[in-house]
Amino acid sequence: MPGTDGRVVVGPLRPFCRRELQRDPVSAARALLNALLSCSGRLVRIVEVEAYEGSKDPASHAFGGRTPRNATMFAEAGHLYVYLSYGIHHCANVVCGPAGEAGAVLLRAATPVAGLEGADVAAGRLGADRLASGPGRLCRALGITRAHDGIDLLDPGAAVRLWRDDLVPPRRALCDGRVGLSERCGDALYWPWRFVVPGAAAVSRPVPGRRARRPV
DNA sequence: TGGTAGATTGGC
DNA sequence: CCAATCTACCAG
Repeated sequence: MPGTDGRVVVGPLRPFCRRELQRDPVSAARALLNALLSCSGRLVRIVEVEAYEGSKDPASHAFGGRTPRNATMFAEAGHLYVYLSYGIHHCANVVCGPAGEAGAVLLRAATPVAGLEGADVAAGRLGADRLASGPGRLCRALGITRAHDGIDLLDPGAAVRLWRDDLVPPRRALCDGRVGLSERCGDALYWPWRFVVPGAAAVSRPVPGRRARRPV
């Protein structure tokens, strides 16, 4: 399937394996690199993610227990958790981890593959490769909103779906501290839980002081 | 019941 | 550097 800018899908799309997501958030995060996400007839390839654990991760929305907003983080792995950031931007997560434990992988950046050429995608002054760069822009590019919160990404009938093709996760992902956390997260600021496909354009800049940037 | 900070982004 | 704008959480 050719993209608007020369990028392509490698081999047939098949649904992402739920089992890959039922492991701990860090393993699930690594597994999601180079996976594909579709919504509204658009398709992107995930190139930057962050892992969030439930109860022991001060940066997690689920750290303080279940609330109306974070309820989906407690759902079965493979569901979509969408929250509103700063009252404006939607951010998409893939729920992960063993049943009964809250966990999620924040999708921070993706590469356009197909369907992003429409005028409705705010192509205005952002280059095509930046359309889905950043968690807020990723959702805007795909048309994901809180209305999609709680859907099963592995359900063949779902509006948002998660796919795998023949491009597997990188053997060595770039890895460093998570972006955007408040200082009160303490130690967790430096946990190397952000993962990036090496060489991917338009991913978040590492936070100064948290920039390990070493393949792990 | 009001104040504030936040897994962000774009504009001045 | 700051505003936009909604939710969760905490102080009083």
